[in-house]
Amino acid sequence: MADALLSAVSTVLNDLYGWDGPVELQPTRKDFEGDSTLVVFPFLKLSRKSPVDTAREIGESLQVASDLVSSFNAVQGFLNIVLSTDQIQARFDAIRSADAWGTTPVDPNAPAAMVEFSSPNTNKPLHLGHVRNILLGHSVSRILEASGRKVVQVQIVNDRGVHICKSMWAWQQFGGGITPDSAGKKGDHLVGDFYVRFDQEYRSQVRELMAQGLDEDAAKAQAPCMLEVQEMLRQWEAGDAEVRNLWATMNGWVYDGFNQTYSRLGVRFDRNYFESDTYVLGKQDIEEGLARGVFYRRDDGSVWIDLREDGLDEKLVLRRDGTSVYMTQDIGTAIQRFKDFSIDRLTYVVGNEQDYHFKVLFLILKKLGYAWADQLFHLSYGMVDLPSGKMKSREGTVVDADDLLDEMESTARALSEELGKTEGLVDAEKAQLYRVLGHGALKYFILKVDPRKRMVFNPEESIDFNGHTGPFIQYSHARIKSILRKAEGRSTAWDWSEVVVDERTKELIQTLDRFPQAVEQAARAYSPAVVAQFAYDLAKAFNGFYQANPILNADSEALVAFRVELCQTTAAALRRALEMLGIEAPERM
RNA sequence: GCACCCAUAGCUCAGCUGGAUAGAGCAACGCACUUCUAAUGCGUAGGUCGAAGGUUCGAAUCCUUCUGGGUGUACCA
Repeated sequence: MADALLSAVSTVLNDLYGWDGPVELQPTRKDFEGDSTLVVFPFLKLSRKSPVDTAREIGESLQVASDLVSSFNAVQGFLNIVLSTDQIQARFDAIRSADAWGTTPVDPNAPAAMVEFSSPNTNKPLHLGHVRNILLGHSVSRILEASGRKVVQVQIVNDRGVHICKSMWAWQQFGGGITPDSAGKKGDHLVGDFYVRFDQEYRSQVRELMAQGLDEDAAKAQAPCMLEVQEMLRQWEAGDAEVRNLWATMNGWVYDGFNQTYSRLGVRFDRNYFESDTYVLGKQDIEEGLARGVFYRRDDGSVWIDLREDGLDEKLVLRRDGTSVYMTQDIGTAIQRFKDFSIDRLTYVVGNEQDYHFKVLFLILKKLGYAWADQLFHLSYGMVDLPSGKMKSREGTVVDADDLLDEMESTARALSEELGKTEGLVDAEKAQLYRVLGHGALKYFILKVDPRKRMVFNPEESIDFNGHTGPFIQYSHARIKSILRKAEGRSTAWDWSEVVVDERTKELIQTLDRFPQAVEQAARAYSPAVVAQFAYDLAKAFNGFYQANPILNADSEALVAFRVELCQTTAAALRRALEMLGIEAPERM
């Protein structure tokens, strides 16, 4: 891209001042004339001239030395370079002849990048928090692919423990043999209902015990339903057939429900890891680390690592009875994954309440000597809050993922009908359109925000479909497609000599030109927000172009052909960028 | 207590490794559809970038302190 210009500038700086340090160019600000800007302050000491004179001196040499530069202007310490039209033309030639502009073909022989996301518990349905997680994980995976990486998507399912036993217990007590089929309900919701039912029962038992004179802690510890659940967990661990059966059945219901939601969101996993399998992992690794002095054993038999020199604390990795903790499991699972797959990096999409955990985990793996430890990344994201505060499942203030998707779809329908956009579509096409638009709005709404920031979601105010939104970009795409349909059969021949490149056209080409850098930056930072911003910029640049230039009614057939090709290239780029966000681009809307 | 994260327009957010007069969208007001889809475009208005110091030719960006909000600091996961 501007590499040619960059090297020309470097050469000039070297000739003039003997400068051999790094040189950076930035896009010229809108209010100034020019395409690319060099900040000259760093060279003042060498030039021994004023900022303006230095800028002029560099500009003049540059103009002589390179035919990329048509003119320049110097404002204070800024040298604004105007690229020659040849250069703009060369850029568009490169863009249109590329196979899939913006993306790098995946190298099938290189190691893959693994992305872990979603990772739900099996006692309740997915909610808005999971939605942010899932969208981030899916989008980061698509972005890594677009940057040339093979990607392995995994989730770790938290399928064992006291939480699922609570649902199981309540189902036994109150379920009367009900199943998702007989209830006509998604399995994850059904199981979630029993989880809530357990909690009600538990609280009422605690209240009763307290009425009998027990204090709160004692009441909580002695509530019969809790004791039974704990017994159930012991039976599970002992491999009791009946308990295991019920556990497998109810988890199966939940997976069916999850899979429906995943497929609605367009998400899949290459491998599911189950905690009921992975919780035994890690102990061996701890033993080995112990032998090598990475860990130490205390008098009581528990095993620890001392991370105080690294600014962290001491951390337990094996209990005194030799059983493992969360950290143990995560150490073992990470190591296992690098054995299971040919990968060289692993990204965890997990909420920021686990920042410390992952800091410790990565450090331990590094101390254990794994080279890939440097390629572990915690994509830490903030909570999604409601205006009323945190979502609490027990208080029923969670925004359910399926409900949310339903609502987005019906909002999309209301809007489409109001705008009269549904004429000539059959019902199936309409439903598909509402789905694509509703989901597009939701996905963009979530992904455009820096993951680190906590975000507020107000269910009362529906998510926007105008402005800086998914549907805005989808609309730009659909409008182009409409033009392209009408352009069918027209001549596609054009030559640069027959074409005018006005400001808007130039801006559109320059925006397209940024696509690969945007993808690269997004991949480097694991940040869908970068791609989201780019897609918006591109749609905006197109709309400006569209507004200023007639396409099918342009002055000459050659100009029509050129603009149609520019449209085509833009639509393809928009589609690809949206794809990286997990958003579909409709042909019409 | 200690550690980490966040704070930019009324609201929701951009601002990459320090660069020019801090940008979008929503909401408000005004303009533009007999012309390729107005879910659009153009304009007006809106800012002590939480506060105070510091480094620098130059700071929303880097450093220090403080304030406010969040999270973590379990032989839970």
